[in-house]
Amino acid sequence: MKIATWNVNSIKVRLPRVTDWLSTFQPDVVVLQEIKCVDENFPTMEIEDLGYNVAVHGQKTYNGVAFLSKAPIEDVTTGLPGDDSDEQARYIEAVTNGVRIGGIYLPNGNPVPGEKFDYKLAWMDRLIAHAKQLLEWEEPFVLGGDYNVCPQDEDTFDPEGFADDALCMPESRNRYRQLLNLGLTDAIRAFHNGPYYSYWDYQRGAWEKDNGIRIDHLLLSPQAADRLVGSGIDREPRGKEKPSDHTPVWCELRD
DNA sequence: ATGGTTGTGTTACAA
Repeated sequence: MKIATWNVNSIKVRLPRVTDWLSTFQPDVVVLQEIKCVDENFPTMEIEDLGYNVAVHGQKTYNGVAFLSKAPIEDVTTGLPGDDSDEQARYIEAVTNGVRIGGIYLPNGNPVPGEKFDYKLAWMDRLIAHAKQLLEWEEPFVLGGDYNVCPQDEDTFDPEGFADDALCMPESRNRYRQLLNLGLTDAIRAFHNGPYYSYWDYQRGAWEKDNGIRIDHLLLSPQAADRLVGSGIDREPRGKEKPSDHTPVWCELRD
């Protein structure tokens, strides 16, 4: 089964790009981020017409995540555990095809320092705690999404320029590393070394110059990693008309 | 060249 993550930066504007990509790439499961709409405005029927089931955790204007799967979607939960006062729509989790999949839109955290960076780090601490809980079941799971973290210097075209950015701060990288140290596998790094970007800024001709960063990740539990047979980043959608600034990241698990 | 772009939803804010 092919599992993908894609920050679409508004599903309303991006729907033609998303339907094109679902039709051609044929992923089995996709988690979407930054849908930027409330549940009732999500184009559920258009996506169901392509053979997908849909679960949505929306929000007006900002954030919002969605879960698409060709197989039935079971046990849907929304919101990351650990803070009932957090009202930002950044997490959706469900089971499909016997695999639990979490869709993540991790806070950006800029500017540093400040409340937004504190919120990012607290959110990452909650994610680490939740991953620990999931690991106790010793079952296959995937935590995929826009992590807003460049794990290492090789994950940005300009390490010096990003040194003080929330995406590259030691506190952010340390928490990403904590996730790996729990025993999770970065599906891209299991097959690909060196620069391999998933995001290019709309500004300054970043795409044309390949001035990208890698911030969209798929982290696999040991039981999922045992079934991992491939991964990649599909640059094609980023080069089309009216693209998202992110492009899909995917992995394939043996059935 | 202290710049530039996209999206939501109003003319600010987030990324």
